[in-house]
Amino acid sequence: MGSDKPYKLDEQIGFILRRATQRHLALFSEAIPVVTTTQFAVLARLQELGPMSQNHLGRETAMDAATIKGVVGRLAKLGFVETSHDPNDRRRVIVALTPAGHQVYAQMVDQALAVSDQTLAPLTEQERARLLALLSKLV
Amino acid sequence: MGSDKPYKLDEQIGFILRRATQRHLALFSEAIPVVTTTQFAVLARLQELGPMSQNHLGRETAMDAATIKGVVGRLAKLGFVETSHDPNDRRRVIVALTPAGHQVYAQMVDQALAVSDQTLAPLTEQERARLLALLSKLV
DNA sequence: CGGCATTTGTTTGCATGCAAATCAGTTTGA
DNA sequence: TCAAACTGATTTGCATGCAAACAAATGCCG
Repeated sequence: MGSDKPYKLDEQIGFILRRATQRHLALFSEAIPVVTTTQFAVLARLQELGPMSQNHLGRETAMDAATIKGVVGRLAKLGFVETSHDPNDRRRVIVALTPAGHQVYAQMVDQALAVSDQTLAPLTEQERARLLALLSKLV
Repeated sequence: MGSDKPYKLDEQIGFILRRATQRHLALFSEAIPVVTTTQFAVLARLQELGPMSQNHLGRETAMDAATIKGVVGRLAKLGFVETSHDPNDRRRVIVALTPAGHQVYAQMVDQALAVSDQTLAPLTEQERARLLALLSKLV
């Protein structure tokens, strides 16, 4: 028959994750209006790892092929990345930061760190480390 | 100049939250294909609190007015909720579960709890409680 | 070598999710 | 009371995010 535990929405991990994400996104877009969190993730990965194929970039930033295409397209329209064809593999689209992309990343990275800090502001230093460790285990 | 801390995408709370959410959504949609997590949240709140206005329902489920309208519309098309006008306030749209909505909620609630469990599967009982407590503080 | 599986990328369709503008109805306060 | 402020709802526009179907190019294996 019925379950022994009641279902309390406010205690479900999915609901809490969604609300925490909402809060983080709001803080980010307020601090860094020029790009979104996902767009910034792309800039960060390209900065870190250098140019790579579009699908590879998607895997590095946890976006599927359809999603990364849209993100790259919008970043290209903003002038922050540019795409070229891989001469060794005609399927591949190579995505690279433009000088403007490098610059905006460099200008924004401190603010991005500040947003991460703001998001975790209700927690002590120890709690932050614990939360990140626990959350990381879920993936 | 520059920041003292390097920016590591994999350690940013926003990126980790996004990936954890992705994992949870994948588990949910596999276990419960008929409705999405947000749609299920709406069913749960209506079950818990009874009929209420559309915007109120949005606040109860952490969705803004534009989003809750779409979710309610899709649930109505599925036959799980129905809307009516509040005779005391002609602006309001009252949203209520249909018998089919009650039924699908009752049938799925155990599975929804199982999905929450699956999402937290990598953690011990103590770690789960800690994670939920820490995450809840962020909101 | 040649066919088949794999990989890369694109497109379509659907479902959130938020900002901003707008309209209708209700409440409040001078 | 009546205008202003507020609330509820809708619409538009933009940005993820995923599934599925497809085409093109590459890799592998018999």
